[in-house]
Amino acid sequence: MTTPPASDAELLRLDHQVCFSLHAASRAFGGVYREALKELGLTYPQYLVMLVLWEHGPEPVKGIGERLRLDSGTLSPLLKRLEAAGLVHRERSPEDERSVIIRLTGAGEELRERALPVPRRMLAATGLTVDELRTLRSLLSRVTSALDEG
Amino acid sequence: MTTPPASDAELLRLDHQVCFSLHAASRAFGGVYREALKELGLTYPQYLVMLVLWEHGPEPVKGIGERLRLDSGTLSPLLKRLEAAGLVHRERSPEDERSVIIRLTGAGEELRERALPVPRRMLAATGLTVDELRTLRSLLSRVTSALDEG
DNA sequence: CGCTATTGAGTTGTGCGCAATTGACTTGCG
DNA sequence: CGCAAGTCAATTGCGCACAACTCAATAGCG
Repeated sequence: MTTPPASDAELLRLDHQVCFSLHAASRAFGGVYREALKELGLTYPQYLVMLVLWEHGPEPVKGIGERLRLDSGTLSPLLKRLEAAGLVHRERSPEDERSVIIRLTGAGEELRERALPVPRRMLAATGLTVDELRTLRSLLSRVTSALDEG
Repeated sequence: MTTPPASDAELLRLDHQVCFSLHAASRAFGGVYREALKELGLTYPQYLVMLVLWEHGPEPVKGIGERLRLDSGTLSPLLKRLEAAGLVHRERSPEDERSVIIRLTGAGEELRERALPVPRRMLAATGLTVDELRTLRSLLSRVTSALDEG
């Protein structure tokens, strides 16, 4: 594992390639998720919200936003669509009238069963080993943290 | 570098974490690029198109789409905005009237100078070493290739 | 040559992502 | 208590991404 040249020009090129790869990989994942989630009637961001609710139970909009790094401008219409699909229910918090609590409906709970095989399909589609996935996750987390500081 | 547990449940969890990290990292990059490109009046996808033109010269819409993995539904309005900003010019190809050639204007060429410091700023913002960037690029490329096959 | 299939751009409609703003509610300070 | 500052959700406006479609131009086959 040598680290030889790294000329100035190559560095800039490497940066472009990393950013572009990230952009492309993100969209490629989106495409595969689109397929896997089609029969559930969910988009990938909607699936992320459902994962939060399946794992943590009722959660205010702000809590979902913090977990997924999304703001109300994205979540409000998304949650309206999930509500229209009968998967979640929205209610004002009694102790803080500014807050809106998102809660799964029965249909929302039941959808979890049908969503169980999705991660395994994705895992297989990546073509990476477990070690590589761990490395990837670690690098991506560090990049995100670093970028969010600046 | 051991690879111990990897239980069934942990695998599924790992998948979620990788997909989410990818999504989050992609948006984090977008945010930093937004800052870096603001004074140039470009968005990140527009910057990608300009990079293609700066590097390869005049290119048909289809060629840009293949290099960036984008279709006409995304590129047509984006190129219209670049044209409105005076950075590119569009002309029908003489030998194939279906094809539209995108060519940089003088202003488009000149913008290259002002864009030069951008990659270095991004490189610094990631907080990764050159080796880590190479690993990341490699993993992301492989994932994208694998996903695009399925 | 003429007809069909394909290709390349563009348009439309839906949904995500983000900045900026609004408006209701809560907190905190004098 | 009363007012200013802060918080939370929602809305608006713009741009990207993608599917589905339209339309013109070309290629290919009989």
